[in-house]
Amino acid sequence: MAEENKEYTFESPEYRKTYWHTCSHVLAQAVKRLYPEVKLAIGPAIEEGFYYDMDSPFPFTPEILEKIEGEMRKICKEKLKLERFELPRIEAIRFMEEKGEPYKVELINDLPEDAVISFYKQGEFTDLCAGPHVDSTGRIKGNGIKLTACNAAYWRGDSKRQTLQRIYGIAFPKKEELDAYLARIEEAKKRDHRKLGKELGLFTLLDEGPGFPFFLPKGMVLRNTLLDYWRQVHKKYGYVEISTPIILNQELWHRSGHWDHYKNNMYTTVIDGEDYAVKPMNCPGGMLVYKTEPHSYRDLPLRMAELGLVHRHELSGALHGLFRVRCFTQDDAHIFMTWDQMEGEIQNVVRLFDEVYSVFGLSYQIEVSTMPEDHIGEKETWDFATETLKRAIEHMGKDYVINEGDGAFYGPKLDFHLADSLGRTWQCGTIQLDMQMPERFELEYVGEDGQKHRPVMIHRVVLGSIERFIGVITEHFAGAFPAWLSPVQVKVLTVTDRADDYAKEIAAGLDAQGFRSEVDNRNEKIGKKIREAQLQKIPYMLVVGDRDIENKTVSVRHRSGEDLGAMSLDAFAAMLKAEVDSQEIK
RNA sequence: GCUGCUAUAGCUCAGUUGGUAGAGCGCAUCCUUGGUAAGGAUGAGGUCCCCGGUUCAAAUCCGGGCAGCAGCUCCA
Repeated sequence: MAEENKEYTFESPEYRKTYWHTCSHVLAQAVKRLYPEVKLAIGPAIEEGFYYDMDSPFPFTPEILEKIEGEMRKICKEKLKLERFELPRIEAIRFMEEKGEPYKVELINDLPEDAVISFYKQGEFTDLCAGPHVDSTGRIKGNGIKLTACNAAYWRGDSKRQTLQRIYGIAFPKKEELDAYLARIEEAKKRDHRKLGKELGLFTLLDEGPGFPFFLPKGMVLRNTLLDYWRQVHKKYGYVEISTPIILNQELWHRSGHWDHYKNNMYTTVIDGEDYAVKPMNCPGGMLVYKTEPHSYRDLPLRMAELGLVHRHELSGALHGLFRVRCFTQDDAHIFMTWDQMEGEIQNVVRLFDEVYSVFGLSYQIEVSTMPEDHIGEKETWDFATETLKRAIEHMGKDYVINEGDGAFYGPKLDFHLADSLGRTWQCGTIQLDMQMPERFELEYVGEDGQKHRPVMIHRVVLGSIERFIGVITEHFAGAFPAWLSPVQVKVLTVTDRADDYAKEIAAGLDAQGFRSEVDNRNEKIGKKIREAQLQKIPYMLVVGDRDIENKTVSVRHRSGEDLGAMSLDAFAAMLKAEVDSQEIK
C-alpha cells in the first residue's frame, strides 16, 4: 500500500492490518532507540492490534511501556517515509548480522530458496518484512496508540525454545476510537464469569483444589435447571441415559488407545495392587455398556447419553475459571449406527444443537478438524469420515472452516464455537465420527442378513462441559439469566415489618407453583432492598407494603428497571409462568 | 510447564523510608417503620498465603514453595 497513492479507510480490514503492522514497526523502532541492547524477533498485526516479540535482558514494566509509547508518538510526529528494498540472501544475512539481530538472521535462513527478501526502512530503523505498510509514520495517530500488555511468548511458538517478551498494542486513527475500545475491554471485564460467579454466589475455586470448581447453592440451582432442560430435550431426540464409573482398570485405557495417546493428562491410582485410571473421557465406558447385550440393526441408531464427570490433568498455566478446569462434566452421548445412517444421524445431532443454542440466543461457527499427527486408524477411513461430516452439514446449508490436524486421535470432528455477546468464541459442542473405537472394542450388531456387522459411532457433546457452558452463558447474559434459569426468580421485598406475614404468604404461594423465590424482610429501606436484588440480577422484585396488603396485590418491578405496577399474585404468577415456559430472554 | 506480575478482615482495597494493621461494603446489636438503586449509631471480626533467611525488630527486605492474574505452549 505504501506504493499506491490511494485514499485510506480504517474500516477496511486490509488497511487496519497494514496500519497495525506499521505500528509494530514503530514500536520496534521506539524500543531500539531507548534500549539498543534489545533483540528483535517478529512483530505482526493481529485480529485486534499488533505485537512485537523481543529478547530483552529486563522485563518491560508498565512505566517502561509508557516511555516506549511516548517515543512512538514522537516517531509518528517525525513523519518518517517507509521505503521498501530487497537484498539477495547473503547480503540480507550480513545486514542483520551487522545489526546484531540473531533472530532476524534465523528467519532469513529459514526463508524458502526462491523467496524475495524485502526490508522496510523508516528513518534510522530497518526491519525484515514482507509488508505492506502505510507510506509514512505520519499516517499513524500518535495519541491513538496504546501498549496494552507485556507477556511472555516462545520464540517461534515452540515451548522448548527461548522465552521472549511480547509487547501488545492497539491503535486507532482517532483518540475517541481508542477510548471506545478501552471502554469495551472494561465492559468485558465486568462480565467475566469469575467475577460474576463470586458476586452471584454461583461457584468458587479454592487453593485446596486448583482447577476443581466448587458449586455453591445458587450455582447448583442454575446447573440443575440447565440439566433438567438438557434431559428433556434429549428425551425428545430419542436418547437414553446411562452413567459409567469414574475410575476404571488401566487395561481398558490401553485397549481404547487413551493410554498411548493421552496418558500425560490422566490421573492414576492403585486399587488392591492393580493399576486404575480416572476417566478423562466417557467413551470406553459407553463401549462397555454397548457390549453388555447383543444388538440388532433394529436397535440402531442407539443414542446413549451420559452426563460424565471426567478428570484431565491440564497444565497449571492453562487453568482459567470454569473455562479451563481439571474436572468437568461432559454432556456426552455415544451414538451407534450403521454406515447408512451416518449422514442422517449427524444431521439429527446438528438439529439438536440448533435447538439448544437458539434457546440461549447463542450463535456458532463450525470448524471441521481433520486428522492429527498422532492418530489411530488408516488414512482412507479418516478421509471417508471427514468427507461424511462435511457432506452432512453442507446438505444442511451450513458454512464451516477447516482446522487442519486438530481432530481427536480416533476421528475427525465438527467443532461448534459459540460467540458470547462480546464476540469472543468458545468451543462447546463437538461431533466426532469414530470408526476406530468400535473396531478396538469389537462392537457388533446383527444385520437384516443375519450376519454380524460393525457399527460406526458418533461422540458428541452439545453444551461441551457443563462448567464451561455455565461460564459462557454467565458472560453472555452478564449474569442476568433468563427467568427460567435464574437461581432466584422472584424476591419479595417488604416496605415495613407490618408486611412480613403477607410477604411470607406470597413467597409460599410462589413456591407452591414451582417458582424460586426469596423474602427480604430485613430492617432496611425499600430502596436498599431493591438495589441489592437488582445487583443480584433477580428478574422480578415484588414490593409489598400496606397498600398491597389492603388490596391483596403485589407491586411488580422487573430488573430492567420497569415498574409493572400492582397486580394480584395470580396475575403475576401467570405472567411469570408464561415467561418461564417460553424460555424467553428478557 | 514457561515469562512477568500479584497475595493484608467474608468481599473490594489502603498501609508512608522495616517499629506486630486500616477504610468501605458485609455481619451482629440498637435506633429508625421508611413505596422502587445505599437511613443512622455501636460492636465483633486478621497466623498480613506457607516455609526459611537478614535484622534489636519483617505485612514491609531476600530466597524457596503453594495459589491467582496476563500471555505463550497445550486443550485428545
